[in-house]
Amino acid sequence: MNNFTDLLRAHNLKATPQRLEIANTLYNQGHANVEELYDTLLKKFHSISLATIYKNINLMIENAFIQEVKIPNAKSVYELTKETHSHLVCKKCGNVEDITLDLRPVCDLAMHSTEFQIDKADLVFSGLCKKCQ
Amino acid sequence: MNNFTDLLRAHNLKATPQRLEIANTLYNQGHANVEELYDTLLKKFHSISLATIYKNINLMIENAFIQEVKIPNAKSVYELTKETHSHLVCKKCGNVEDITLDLRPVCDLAMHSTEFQIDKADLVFSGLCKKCQ
DNA sequence: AACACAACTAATAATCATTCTAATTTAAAG
DNA sequence: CTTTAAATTAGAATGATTATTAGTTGTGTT
Ligand SMILES: [Mn+2]
Ligand SMILES: [Mn+2]
Ligand SMILES: [Zn+2]
Ligand SMILES: [Zn+2]
Repeated sequence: MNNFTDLLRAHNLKATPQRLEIANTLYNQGHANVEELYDTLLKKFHSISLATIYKNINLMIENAFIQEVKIPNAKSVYELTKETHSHLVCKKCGNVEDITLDLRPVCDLAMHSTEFQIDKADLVFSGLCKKCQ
Repeated sequence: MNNFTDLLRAHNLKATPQRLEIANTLYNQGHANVEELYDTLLKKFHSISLATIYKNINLMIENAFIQEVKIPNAKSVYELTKETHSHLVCKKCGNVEDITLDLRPVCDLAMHSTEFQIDKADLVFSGLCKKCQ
């Protein structure tokens, strides 16, 4: 059980028990959607409000403590901010995995063939995980 | 003004005036979200229902006539199905552009470093378009 | 350790987004 | 031209997210 108090404060967020539990849940599960976060936090905070989940997710995103990952045909999941990486999603079981790839060559190619100045590349692979194929 | 009657039928969709207009709108604008489609169709069909937009979007996606593109910090946009491609989104003006890139090397790399069987790669670049930078 | 206060939480109301229902209309096959 | 399954519409219903408000708490300061 990690202690995220300092990390939260470093992002200008008060270290409330609810926020610490969101951080721990994302640390343990890697990625979770709104409903999963709510269900998990309900176990520890019997009377937590969904509004608290939403409010904290939004604030934590604003302060770059967490990030949203948009997934084809599924609800967004959230994760602790870490080094830039891409995602693999299993179409069957919904499992989400991280993968670190060097996308600079692709970004450079894209920048050379358009007039865009690119500063982010969100890449999501869809397919079947080992268990499901 | 393209005629999408046959293309709709090829996708097992009746060629209703509303659907033809959705097809034309996407053909002309490239990408549009639900609200933009509704506003555009309202000009031609004064009493069109939002339910018609949603119902058709869903059915057209099921039948692979159109596709959804999920975009960071914005509503999804929809586009006519065409050759696989990636997207560039301007953070400032929201403009969405297509870009065709060969992602096979990246996919192969991903498949070799995980146990996933990958069959799709959704890539969205974020940055500033020429006008906005 | 106690204080002060801005920030936070919980309840719930309000709003926004999407889907459902049922009556009417229509595309297209024969 | 008829027939009929499917589509459209209006509006109700549901689901998701945000806003409001009153009471509570984390944290810097004394
Ligand atoms: Mn991740
Ligand atoms: Mn496109
Ligand atoms: Zn799987
Ligand atoms: Zn722009």
